[in-house]
Amino acid sequence: MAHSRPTIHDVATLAGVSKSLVSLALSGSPKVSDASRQRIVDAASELGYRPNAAARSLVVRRSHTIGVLILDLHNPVFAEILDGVQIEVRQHGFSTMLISGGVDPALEQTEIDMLLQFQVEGLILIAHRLPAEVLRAIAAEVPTVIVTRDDITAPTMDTVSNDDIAGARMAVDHLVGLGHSRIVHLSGGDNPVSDARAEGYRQAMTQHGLAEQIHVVPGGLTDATGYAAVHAALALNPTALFVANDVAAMGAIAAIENANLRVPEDISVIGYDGISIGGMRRVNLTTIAQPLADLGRLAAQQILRRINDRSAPAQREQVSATLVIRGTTGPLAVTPT
Amino acid sequence: MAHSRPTIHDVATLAGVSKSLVSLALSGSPKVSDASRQRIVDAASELGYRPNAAARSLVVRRSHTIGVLILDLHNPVFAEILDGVQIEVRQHGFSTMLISGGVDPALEQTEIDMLLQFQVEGLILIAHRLPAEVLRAIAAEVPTVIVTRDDITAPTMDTVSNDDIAGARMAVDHLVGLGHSRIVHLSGGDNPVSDARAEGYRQAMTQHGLAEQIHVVPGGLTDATGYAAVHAALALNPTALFVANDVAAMGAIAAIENANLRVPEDISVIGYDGISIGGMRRVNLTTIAQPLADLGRLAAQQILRRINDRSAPAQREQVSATLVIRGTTGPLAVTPT
DNA sequence: ACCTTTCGTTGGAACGCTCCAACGATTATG
DNA sequence: CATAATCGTTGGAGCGTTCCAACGAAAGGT
Repeated sequence: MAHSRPTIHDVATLAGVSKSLVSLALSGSPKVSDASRQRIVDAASELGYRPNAAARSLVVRRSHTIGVLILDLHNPVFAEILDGVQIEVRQHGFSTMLISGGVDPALEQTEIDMLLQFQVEGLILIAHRLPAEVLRAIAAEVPTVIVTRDDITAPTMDTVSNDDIAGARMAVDHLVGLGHSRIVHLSGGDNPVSDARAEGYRQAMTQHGLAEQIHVVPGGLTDATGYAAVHAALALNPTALFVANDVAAMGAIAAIENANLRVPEDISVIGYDGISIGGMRRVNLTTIAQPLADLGRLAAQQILRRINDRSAPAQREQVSATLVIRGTTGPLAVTPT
Repeated sequence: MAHSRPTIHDVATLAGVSKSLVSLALSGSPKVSDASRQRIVDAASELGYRPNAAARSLVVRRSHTIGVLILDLHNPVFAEILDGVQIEVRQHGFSTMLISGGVDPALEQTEIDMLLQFQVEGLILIAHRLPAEVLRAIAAEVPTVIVTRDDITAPTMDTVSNDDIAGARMAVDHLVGLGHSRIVHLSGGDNPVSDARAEGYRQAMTQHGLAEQIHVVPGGLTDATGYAAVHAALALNPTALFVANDVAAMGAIAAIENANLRVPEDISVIGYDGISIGGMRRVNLTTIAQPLADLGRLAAQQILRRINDRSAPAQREQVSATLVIRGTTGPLAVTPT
């Protein structure tokens, strides 16, 4: 190995001072003479010296790094949440170490373990598939915040999520406001988030006196599952569809158009999430938009708070979603039925 | 601080052995008696012991971590490349530390610096905006591979990219095969990748005897720039558009439809990249697909190779793209002109 | 019986850094 | 002029590991 990295000792000898003084100077201590500081800085840059974070974190017992687990980088929702996280933690001198789960849920645990070995000071889990007891064990060991889910609780675990029930109700309100009553919900399958959205749908329908029109068609959170679920939905002869998330809504729209129906003239479609591609003019999807970057920012704030005070009471923050009206919903057409 | 993490020493005393033996046992050495091994394993799990990666990497001088810089997590292209990277490095016992550049190019350097402080053993840069001299300095210090660009070279720097010129030619060939001749290119702006794609367009047009039909309209790589560039393109009265990437192509299609033209009946559109949302049925975009996961896998292989042999000759790998025909291109309509 | 080998185990050095107590030199205070 | 305070600087301890040389005990060979 021809070149091993220069150490603090190398720059000390080059500058003709002790390693202690180099450490002092490089951390910006005021008690270093200007002459020495200059020599040290020069020596450091001449050698291309870069402090070894492992060695430092060993002694200061802080890594200034927080670990982020993202369920699936492909779903744009998560990338946008991550943005918010990064901006916020960076401002406080922290870095992020990011891992993405992938297909195998078991990998999630392995990867989290790796993060912990790296002495991350906190963990942000953006969606996850961990059993409650594992999650609680992790939260007991290191500050943890869960984003988008709030079904599992622990004394030292914070959550940031959006109020899915309220959001779903907004979606229904919007459709009802356009004159629709035969509103079918394409669910996102069996998970806490989708359950809440379905529940909001039911509540709003009931409130509008449309209880007997409630129809939940089982589906999923992907393009393909949205596409596939449309067949069953159309059998119910709806004028509007509330789909569990944006990606599935895009699949649903394609299926509707394949069936020679027009969106929104024949059927209105509203999604959920507010992913940025929904705003692309080619897609132009009406949706319930979560403030994704805010979600990330809040998560970061919570983790920083808990790093400073590990025994702070558990905080469960909710952000509210907003209706974004684009081109896939429209007034009920007066059709002869 | 009520609880500091248990160290190897804690498990040693609990198991009644020396810390050395704990280290041996936990690394699976065969020279530990079964009795001791069992006591050690029990003690470790009772304490919830987790080795400190910082301390370990200090002494073994290896972090088993490779750093990945992603230009922009929002562009799905990069997430898909990353997938390939993760799968491959994981198989070899490495982890990834991921950072995403964000808006400010200066941040890129800061973040890379942070990665280096963490002693990553290699760096994979998935698109980047670093000046050549900075890049060369980095590559001299740590094994580096550049993905998607291959315009900058250095003796110890590998590249993995797709042959953009060949891909662009395929796009033109496809359109010509459908009968088109008035084919306009919406460029992706001033960057090496876009330049190559424009060059491929010119070459193919010339080869098909359509040199006088060559028209490159300046654009960008985003939805909005694709949308905006269509106006100038339509003035040239084309029957087909080759757009620099998929995202911009989606913007372009929206603009075309807004102008009351149909895709593909009036104008065919082909993109470049093969992002997965292009395959969503709502979008259904014909494109030149890069094997994105392969790109990532190859990058990982190169970095692992160079970690094992830092002085290996620079390798410049190219993968070939494939034409994916979907619904946005079609045969030239026989219209009265 | 002795010497050698093998086995399981151990203390200590080292990795690169920060931080503390303590240093000598200079300057201020009585 | 002696003492005290201040300043810039330094050696050394310690962070949690791994790894090496070396240990005593048991087993093998002669």
